[in-house]
Amino acid sequence: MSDAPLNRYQLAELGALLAEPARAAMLLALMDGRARPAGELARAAGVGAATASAHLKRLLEGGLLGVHAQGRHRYYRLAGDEVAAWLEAMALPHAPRSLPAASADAALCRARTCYRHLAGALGVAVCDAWLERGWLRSSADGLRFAGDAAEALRRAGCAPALTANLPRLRGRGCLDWTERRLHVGGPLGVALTETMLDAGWLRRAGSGRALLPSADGLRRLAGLGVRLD
Amino acid sequence: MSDAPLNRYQLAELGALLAEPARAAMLLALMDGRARPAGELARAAGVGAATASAHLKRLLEGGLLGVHAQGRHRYYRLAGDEVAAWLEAMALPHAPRSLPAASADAALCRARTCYRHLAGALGVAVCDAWLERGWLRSSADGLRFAGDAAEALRRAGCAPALTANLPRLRGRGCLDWTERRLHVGGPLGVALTETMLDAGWLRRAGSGRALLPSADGLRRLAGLGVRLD
DNA sequence: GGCAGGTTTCGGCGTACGCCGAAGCGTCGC
DNA sequence: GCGACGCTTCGGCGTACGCCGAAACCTGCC
Repeated sequence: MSDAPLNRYQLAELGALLAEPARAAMLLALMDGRARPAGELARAAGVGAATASAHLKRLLEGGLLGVHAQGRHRYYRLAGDEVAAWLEAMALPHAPRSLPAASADAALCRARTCYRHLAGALGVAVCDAWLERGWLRSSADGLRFAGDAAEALRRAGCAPALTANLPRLRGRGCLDWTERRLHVGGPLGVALTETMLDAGWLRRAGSGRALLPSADGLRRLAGLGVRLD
Repeated sequence: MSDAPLNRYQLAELGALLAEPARAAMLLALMDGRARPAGELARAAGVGAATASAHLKRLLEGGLLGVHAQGRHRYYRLAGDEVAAWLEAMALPHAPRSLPAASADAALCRARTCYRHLAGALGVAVCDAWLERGWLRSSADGLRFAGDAAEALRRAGCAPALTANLPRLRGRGCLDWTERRLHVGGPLGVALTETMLDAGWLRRAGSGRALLPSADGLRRLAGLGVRLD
């Protein structure tokens, strides 16, 4: 039997990093893509500074977090959007039991950030519509903006400085846990989301991950082929 | 802060189920979709019968496994292909560190079973090509066979009894850990894979998950638009 | 009925590790 | 320089749980 791609020890180690509620809480707190100092994560996890420090060390050594020191703070963040995508995927075996996230926040299902890009029903709708329209093309190295997609966004009111950059960025399909379908992640997904936030089509709802589409934003998106039922 | 879809305790519990090498080994041993008796899983995990029984009980209560008794054996299997898809996705945060599975078995990267459907480069190629050709359509309830796809398979030599059924089955996008893109899972994926096995385009390589495409199979698939570089 | 084999339950041992308080180290600001 | 503050390291305690052998349970077979 050829040793599996992910062997029992690697799988167990990865599981062990999640197996402690305090560590899980820290990872969830970092899901929005921002970096946070150790003390804030300790509070989020509900443990003392010493305990938090030990947990952060383990997560760091496990490759799930990155850190950078600034003054007397040490800011921790997720090691990459792969980690965020993977945490989202963790909900997969869970969802079937409580069906399409019956208990989950409705706004969160509709639109939210996944790491730093747009996810939820709206994220999937954008990805579907633009793939169909040829504005997104999937190739060996990921998703790319194509055709006059960037130009169409500019005409719809997005900042030229932001749209001009889109065709150069690479996107990655990211599995959406509420929709179970792909949305656009990677640098392209992040830039696209920032463009929409900048144009006022979306705004952040407080400190959480939910995003609220504006009436104008929905109209503009509908004009670009994106239907949100 | 609206409580996240997957809270810290659920995440930790899921992690804890993987956190033990013995349990991880059992899950990996069941990844091919077959059901296995407790004793065999105990051997696969390298622990005694008593220990294995305790682990299986935990996995069962955690909803990751199902069981059915037959005579004096109790056969355990993964609770569903969601669980298999999720286990595959576990490799995601791991892959970036050792890049596209440098150490993994080449045959396994090329074609393998994911639960019971086709995955690996070939699985992704099939999904890509047939989406592009309109033979697969993605809709709100998943992936469906469309156009004359079933008919084309029949003409290429697949058993009519099998191809006739395909348009009625529902598929699900399943994230491929080596390719990081979608392949076809769900009932449609399973049936499609069985059709190809039946036609001799693929055969199972021993007891593992690797699948070996035959020369004829590759030719036939190329004729159907599927290119495997 | 009696025995054999597969599986689970029980009891007990040992380790791993989560938790905290106290102490050490670095940075900031007076 | 000195205290305040943020963070990490160290030491020690307690629990959780993985492991096994022995015993109980169940099924199938003679």
